[in-house]
Amino acid sequence: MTHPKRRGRRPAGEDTKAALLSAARAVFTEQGFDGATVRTIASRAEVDPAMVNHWFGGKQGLFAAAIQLPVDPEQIRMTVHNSPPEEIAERVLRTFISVWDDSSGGGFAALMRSAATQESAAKLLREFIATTFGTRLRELGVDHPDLRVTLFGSQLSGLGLVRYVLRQEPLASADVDTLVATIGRTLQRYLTGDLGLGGE
Amino acid sequence: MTHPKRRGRRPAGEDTKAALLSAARAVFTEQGFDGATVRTIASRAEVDPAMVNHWFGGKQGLFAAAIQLPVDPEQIRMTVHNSPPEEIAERVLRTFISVWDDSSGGGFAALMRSAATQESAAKLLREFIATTFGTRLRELGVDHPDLRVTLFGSQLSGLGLVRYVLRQEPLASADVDTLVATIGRTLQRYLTGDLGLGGE
DNA sequence: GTCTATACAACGATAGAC
DNA sequence: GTCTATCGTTGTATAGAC
Repeated sequence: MTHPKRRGRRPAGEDTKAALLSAARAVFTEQGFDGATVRTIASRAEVDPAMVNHWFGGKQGLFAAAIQLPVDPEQIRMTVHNSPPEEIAERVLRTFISVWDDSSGGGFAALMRSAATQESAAKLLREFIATTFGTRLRELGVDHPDLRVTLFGSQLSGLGLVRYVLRQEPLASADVDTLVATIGRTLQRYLTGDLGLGGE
Repeated sequence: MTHPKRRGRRPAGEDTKAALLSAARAVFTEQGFDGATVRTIASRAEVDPAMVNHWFGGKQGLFAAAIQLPVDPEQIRMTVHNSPPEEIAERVLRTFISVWDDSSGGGFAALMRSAATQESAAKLLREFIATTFGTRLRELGVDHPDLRVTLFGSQLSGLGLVRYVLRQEPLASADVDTLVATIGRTLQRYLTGDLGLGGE
């Protein structure tokens, strides 16, 4: 018995890379950036820990390659694009909540844990929000589109924060309709409503 | 001059504890929980690293003892208590923004970095929001006071997140009046306005 | 009780052998 | 391309000096 894990040596690099990426996504999601260890990821991928450095330049690089949004970007983009202006907020909110609730907020909490520390995660989040919603708002021709996008992002991420990270009741267990009535209305105002800025 | 660094041994335990607490606050604020090291904190306090274990039971315990809100709780409590109901949101928002902006958001970002990972930080934040605003709302006799509090918290923390952690423009550089007009109005609705829940 | 000194296992990372 | 050996650093535990 030479090796209970692997016999000789591994054939190709693509397998190793893919296995590491997949394991990294799982472990980073469960433990966050600092909580995850290179050794854990490598062992789950059945690969030598040194491969992380070899293929991704280190833990940081592996994280940047593995990090992904806690929603399907294309699904959101389609929802945003195909909804009549006055329904965008409600539809997007329902989509986010159903996805986040399904994973017990694990995906969102993981991204949040990392966004606070890792610039790569913060950048991903910034750019997703800016492009997805910014494009649609410019199409609609509303005033202050960029400000609206960030206001929208602030309320949406704040909801995720209180509901999935802080887990503060009763918002943590509120049903979707309650959230749509309260927060959905806010989001819709940020997108297409009167901001109260006087000008324009 | 008896001790520029430290000659023989330290006089009392209270000095050591206080020095560690003070150094811990600084280092945790700058680096977050995971970024800070026990050795760095101890060296800044001019104390042996083992004292962290002796006095606080470990890094975790030191953090729990050192963590504090990124605002003066008493100042907020007074603002909340002395404002007429329809002005609470604006006044509180102005207070938070001025304090956070003064420290370049360092205090908020630090708490956020830790709140995502450390249960003790999350708890601190939860309880501060719940007691400070919950008490006042019950006084005012509005419906769904607890839900209102968490809605309020979600928008306020979301603002902090986008403005100080993600640093997304134009919200990151928006002036106070813009924030009051846009987000202040949301906060006020969450506190005393119509939530749109139908009942009552 | 208060503190110093030292030891330890686990971490991220690297150099170089195969 | 892959892996072993090893480095410096981390959090923590322990022994013992005063």
